[in-house]
Amino acid sequence: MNKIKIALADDELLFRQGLLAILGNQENIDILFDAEDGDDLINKLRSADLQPEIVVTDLKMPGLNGVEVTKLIRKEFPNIKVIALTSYFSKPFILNMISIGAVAYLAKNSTPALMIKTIEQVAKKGFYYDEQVLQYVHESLVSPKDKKTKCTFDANYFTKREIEVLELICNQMTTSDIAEKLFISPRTVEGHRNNLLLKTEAKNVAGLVIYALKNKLVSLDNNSF
Amino acid sequence: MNKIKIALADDELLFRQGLLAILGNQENIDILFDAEDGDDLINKLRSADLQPEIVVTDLKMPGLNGVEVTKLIRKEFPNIKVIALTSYFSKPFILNMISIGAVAYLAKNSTPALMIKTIEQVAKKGFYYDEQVLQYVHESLVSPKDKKTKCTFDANYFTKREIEVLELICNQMTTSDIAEKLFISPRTVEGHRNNLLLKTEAKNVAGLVIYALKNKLVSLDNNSF
DNA sequence: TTAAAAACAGGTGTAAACCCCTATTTTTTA
DNA sequence: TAAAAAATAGGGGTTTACACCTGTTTTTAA
Repeated sequence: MNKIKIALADDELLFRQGLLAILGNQENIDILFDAEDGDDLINKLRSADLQPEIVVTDLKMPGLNGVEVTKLIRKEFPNIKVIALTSYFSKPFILNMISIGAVAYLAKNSTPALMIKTIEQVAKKGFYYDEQVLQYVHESLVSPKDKKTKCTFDANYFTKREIEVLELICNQMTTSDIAEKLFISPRTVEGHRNNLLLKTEAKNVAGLVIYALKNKLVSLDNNSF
Repeated sequence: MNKIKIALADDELLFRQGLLAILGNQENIDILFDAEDGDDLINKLRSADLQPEIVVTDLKMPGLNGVEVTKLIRKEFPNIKVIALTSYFSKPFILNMISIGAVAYLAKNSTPALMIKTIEQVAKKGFYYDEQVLQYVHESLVSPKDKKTKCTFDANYFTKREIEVLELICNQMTTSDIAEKLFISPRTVEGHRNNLLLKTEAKNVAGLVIYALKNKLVSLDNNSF
């Protein structure tokens, strides 16, 4: 029997080692290598003789994060399947991850058994949606009334500029700070912020920050404190 | 040789299983039990025939978090040593944890070797400070000019009410929302918020939220999104 | 190459946040 | 049982955030 060849990326060493310990006992799984962040993973993929079939990657990582890693892998290594590993996720975030190429989601509070099952299913069928993700996918496909199918998919997600503004908000910048930094009018910044509030359904900046962190849209590492 | 008896608490099952896998191989460590959150841990401690010498606990957990767990253990089980496990932490937070009774800190990106060393040192000496923590402790003892020694220790930390207000801010509540909820005047809430801003050196609520999450003062699980 | 989406930006107004100050009462702790 | 710390709450003010409009220009993709 051919072993499933995988690679791991997570910035928390203890967690990574834990996964290695758990998966190392699996006779049908072969861990080719593990990486401490996105850059490390991409470098190892580029220089590896033997490519993994599956990459299990954390979403929140310093430097190149899971989202960017997934995009890059899809471009450079289209045969590699990406399983996203995370603690929290919201519907629009998952749908976006799927649209950029992740084939499965694993919550960090999953059982080792579910993790192994997910890896096996991805190796076998190319993807795996658990119940929650399936629910989200279903909801996104059923149009609320007579609207276009794709609506929920994109409309809930963010533009580049919105992400930029969100990051600056998370860096404690005010509207005018952000306007200066981005060389645009404060009114435009307000527009982006309002769109963020609408899309995230947050009530205020506190909600935006929570959303951003929960969905790993910005990293805590680069901030103050 | 007597094995070191420990207990683990972490809400992320995969992480917990990983630790079990790592520590399970250690011949000088005996894991009595593990818990999925603070309440679970306390319950198991109360009903256990054999008490652990050391508890390794995550700080961010739903329900009873690591800070509260540490306080409770110190009261009810003063012989049990607490090792705090976390991803990020700031100087005032560590100093506060030490003052409430934690005997060591472990970053989640530590090596398994460091984790084992920390456990062994705590079992042997009763505490273990790594370089970073030592640095913080040192700084807190050296007065900036001629000020009182204890200053940095307490003045940077938070009162119960401040933590309550911080949590509600993180739940997207406004000043008047919080005032209603706590049956106090909005001005009092403002006072607490101002103290939080001073102590954290945050610029606005965005900063407060970041600080709260980074230092695991509030849990993401109970929130919206 | 033409719609659609994104980015831009203005008006007007209210609510909330934030800043400076003071001061009393309650709780904790040395 | 004092002294310290925490919790309470007020006056008076500026700045920022947020809501609900409107519209144009630029970029992206079918």
